[in-house]
Amino acid sequence: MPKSKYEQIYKSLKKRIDSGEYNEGSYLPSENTLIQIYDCSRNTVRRAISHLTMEGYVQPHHGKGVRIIHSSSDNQPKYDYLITDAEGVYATGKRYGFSVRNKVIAFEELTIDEHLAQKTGFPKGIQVYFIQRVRYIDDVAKMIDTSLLRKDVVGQMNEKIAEKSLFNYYSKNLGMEIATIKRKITMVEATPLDEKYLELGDFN
Amino acid sequence: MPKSKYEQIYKSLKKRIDSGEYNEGSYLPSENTLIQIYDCSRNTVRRAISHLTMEGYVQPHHGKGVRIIHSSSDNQPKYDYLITDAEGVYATGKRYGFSVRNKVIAFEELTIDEHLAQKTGFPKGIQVYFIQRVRYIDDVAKMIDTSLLRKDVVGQMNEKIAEKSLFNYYSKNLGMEIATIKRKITMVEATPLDEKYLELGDFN
DNA sequence: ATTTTTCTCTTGTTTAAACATGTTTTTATT
DNA sequence: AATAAAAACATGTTTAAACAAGAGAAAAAT
Repeated sequence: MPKSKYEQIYKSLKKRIDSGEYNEGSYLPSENTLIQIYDCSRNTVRRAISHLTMEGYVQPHHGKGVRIIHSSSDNQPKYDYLITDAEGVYATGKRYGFSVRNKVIAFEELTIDEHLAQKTGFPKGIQVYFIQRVRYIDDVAKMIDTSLLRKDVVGQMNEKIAEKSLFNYYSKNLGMEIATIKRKITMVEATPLDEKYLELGDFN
Repeated sequence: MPKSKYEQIYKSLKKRIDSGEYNEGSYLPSENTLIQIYDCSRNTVRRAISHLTMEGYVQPHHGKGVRIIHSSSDNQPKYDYLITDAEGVYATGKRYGFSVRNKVIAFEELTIDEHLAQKTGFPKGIQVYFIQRVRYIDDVAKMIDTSLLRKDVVGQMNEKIAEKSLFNYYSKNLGMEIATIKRKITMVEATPLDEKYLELGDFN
């Protein structure tokens, strides 16, 4: 059914990652190996890998290999891991004439435990930045934005940076590394922590 | 400063688009022309174009050319045009254990007038699908989702399709055409139309 | 004049080769 | 043994060439 060869390879690799044949955290077979496996040219392999990279399945590391950063336990599409960060809302606000700003209410480093691994799809044991920001629209808190950022990927950052758009930081300082950000917007059911910051009125 | 040649070309083209030297709606110079302009190989040109495509700046049309779908008047980043559709919320809901569903409250075809061109960045005169969906979370309407979809790009669609995830439709039926969707989430300041459908409680 | 065919221009896919550069292992040197 | 150089292997960039396929214009046939 897939017309092109690179698409076949792309889907094959994706399947192997989803099924757990290729474990998260490990590296894909090298390009030369994949060339032999799929009997094709290097360009074609690289094109397939490029697609996986764009979707946040893998992360190339120059000189080392292509790391798998996708949890097989997570069957959901990966599109909410892509670049859907605050910048979008900023831009939206500017166009529509209301103000948007973020306030960092939590900035911690923590280690993924069993529970978080289940919820986020991150592998247990790795360290992440836990960032929660309140999003104010016209000076009223409207949602809480929770982000988990792999420390091994994003490197150093601090609270001041998080205050501004996360996206700006990543695009400028880390290039294409953005795709490895897994994030989630908890826009309903304020948790106990949330309630302190959200002015939900009779909404909740 | 840009290290690689394809990145230089990418930025050069982007600049020309942003500045209005290349008008939206028109086509980029053909690959062969760009090869001469930038004195490079076809692959390098295509790589630069590929980047622009990913970011929603242009849209390749097989056999015809690469169309510019970026309004020069719009200086905001293009990331909110990418794949940030309902599917993300669906997935979020599944993971967090609350239900999400959409209801289509408006499905019309309309032509972009001056006012809409200003707000959306679409060129005046083109036809678009105007779709509004209420997003219910745990059976309570929480936000209205407004999408404008270029008719010339997305082709045919109907109300039933919109009822489900827009994303599913596009990914299955239109492949990578998704990048041309410009959308906006009006999450605040319910308009008169919105008020009929949103149960905002004392929120509004 | 209308239809059909052909040609040309466009983007899409694939292969091959060369060189650059980052990473690790092995080897040689001290 | 510790250090430095070299080799091997990884991905990154660029070029060249060939063929496929969509779109439209020009030419040929009816």
